[in-house]
Amino acid sequence: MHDVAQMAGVSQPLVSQVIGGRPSVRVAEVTRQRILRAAADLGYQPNVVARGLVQSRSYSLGVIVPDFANPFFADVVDGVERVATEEGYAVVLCNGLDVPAETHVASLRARQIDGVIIDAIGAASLPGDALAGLNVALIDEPSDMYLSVTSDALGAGRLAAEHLLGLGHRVVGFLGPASNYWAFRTRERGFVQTLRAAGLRVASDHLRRAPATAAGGISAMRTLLGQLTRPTAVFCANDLMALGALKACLTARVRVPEEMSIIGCDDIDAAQLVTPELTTVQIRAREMGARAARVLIRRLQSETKGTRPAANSPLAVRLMVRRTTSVPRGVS
Amino acid sequence: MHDVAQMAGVSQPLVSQVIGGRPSVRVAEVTRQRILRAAADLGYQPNVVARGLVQSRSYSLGVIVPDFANPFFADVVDGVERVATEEGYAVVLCNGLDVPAETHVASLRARQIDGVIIDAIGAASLPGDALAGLNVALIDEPSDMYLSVTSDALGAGRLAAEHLLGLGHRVVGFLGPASNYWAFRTRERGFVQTLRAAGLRVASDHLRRAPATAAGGISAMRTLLGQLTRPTAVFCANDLMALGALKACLTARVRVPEEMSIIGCDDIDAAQLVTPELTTVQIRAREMGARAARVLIRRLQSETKGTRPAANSPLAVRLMVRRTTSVPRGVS
DNA sequence: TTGTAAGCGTTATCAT
DNA sequence: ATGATAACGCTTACAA
Repeated sequence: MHDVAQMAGVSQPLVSQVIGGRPSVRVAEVTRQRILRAAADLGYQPNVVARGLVQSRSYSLGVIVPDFANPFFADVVDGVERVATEEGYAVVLCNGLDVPAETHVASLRARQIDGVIIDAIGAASLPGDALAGLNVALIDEPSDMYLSVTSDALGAGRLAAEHLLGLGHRVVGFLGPASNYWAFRTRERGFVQTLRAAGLRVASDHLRRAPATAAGGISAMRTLLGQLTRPTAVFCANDLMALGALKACLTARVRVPEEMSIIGCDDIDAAQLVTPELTTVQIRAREMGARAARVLIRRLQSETKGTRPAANSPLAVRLMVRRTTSVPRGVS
Repeated sequence: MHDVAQMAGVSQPLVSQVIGGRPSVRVAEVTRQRILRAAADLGYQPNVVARGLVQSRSYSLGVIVPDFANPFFADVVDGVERVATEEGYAVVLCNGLDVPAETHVASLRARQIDGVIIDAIGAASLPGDALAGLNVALIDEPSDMYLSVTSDALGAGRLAAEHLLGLGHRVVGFLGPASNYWAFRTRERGFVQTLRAAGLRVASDHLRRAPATAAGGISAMRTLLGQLTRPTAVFCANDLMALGALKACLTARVRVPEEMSIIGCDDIDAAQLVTPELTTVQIRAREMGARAARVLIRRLQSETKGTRPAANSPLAVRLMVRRTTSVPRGVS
């Protein structure tokens, strides 16, 4: 910048004004052009780090997700990245689990991150002050301390239950993780509540806890199939589990959907790649990420203004009826 | 840091020595303890940005990939992230395509990124000076200017061909993108060369170009199935295409593997979730990412020392025989 | 409209 | 062994 100033024959702060400057264009047009040309000639690139130091901003956002192997989170990150890039923010990625989330937060904080987006980590269970003073947006974890973007998880469970009930199922199961992640618990609640309203419940044998992964789905479904009585349909907490469950059924030569209906949640790409294609409840992962980035950036820009987290209505979900669900065997 | 110094009754630079300090322990043990305690009491967190400003380092790495929707790249990034975190580096993510790669590079450069890892963007086709002066590691793109980590793509194609030949296939097809991405082209080359060595070739009708996505695989396979003569087996440039091809076959009631053998490349998780499970050549994506991060960081630490990119032997690939390949129909 | 001076939180180089 | 002092590249009053 110093060189540019010299070349343009002006002072260095003036260059700063022109280059990074606010629209408070208090610079003669001629000078402005001269500076811009000099900058171009010299191939000058502003140093965002230095700018960040004086402004105490880094123009970057952190994202913390638990598991990249789950395409759902990859999509969330993708959404965040798109919006962030568009708005001039860089995205610093933290993949959870192995490293405790607080460590990630500390690292982001040290880098003067402007804001953090957290998905499925259970921000509530972090040590109280881990997030203190940070601008954070939570995904699928309602909060009155932080910004948050949620999906209609209750509706997702309800939709799944209604779909199964509508097909005539009366003995249904649920496969889900023991996790405290809000979305999983709420999907389950919506599902169970809707069944209850119809006078049904999930027998304890038909409620299997397993990690929300394909492997978890496989093992949960295997257990289920090994039991004396089986449900005619199961709802899985997410698509990975559902895909695993489907796999387990096909491996065990249990026909889907004739002998076992399966419905998942998320609508990841793979849901349409398996045969039969997976019926599922669509959660718009990319859109969730994008929204989170948007509300967070908006907050950053309006700064200390409205401190009240604007209530975002939950993102609508949608039933995608495909081929893994049908009327139960024996019902015409 | 100033506060810590005051609290410990020493000068601020001394605190710097003790906290970020090299093992050049030129500080009295007593003082050292006093400083460390003060830091802990004050909950002091070093400001990496400020440190970066004076050292012209940011302790972060950029990663540029073309498509997050492809689990392969998610895995690569995962590998990078693990190693980077371990070594104290943050990972700044850039998802390609929409935004030209040069824009991403510029943004990373402005943030004083210490190094960049680029996968499948075709770094060679970037404007000459886009990467000038940057520490870069390329994934699956051999280069004598930059560090690079490759897989044995030629071997991957060869393995696929040998497998198919071994099963007795004589009329085989290839589905791949028109892309210039080294890995795709090289897999194709290895495949074709091996066939040629066996006196076979891929008929031009049986060589379908389509995007390396599931949708691409579906449409390519559809075209293939619509033709007068069909191959008895196809090799797909990656698993996403193979999964799409499989889908297209099953949809068209073409039995796999009896009427059509399919072999993919990558071994993404989804390969084991479909039925029948996909035969494929495993490329260790996570390991590639991890390696790239390691060589890049090693370079950063040894600085201007050895400028010669140490030759890394290509990462071995491995044939995963599963259920989408078998002897062609009509062959006992 | 432009230049001057101060300072952001560090590290690095010296004297002391 | 410790502490001034000068950067690092930039923004931001404020003075000219």
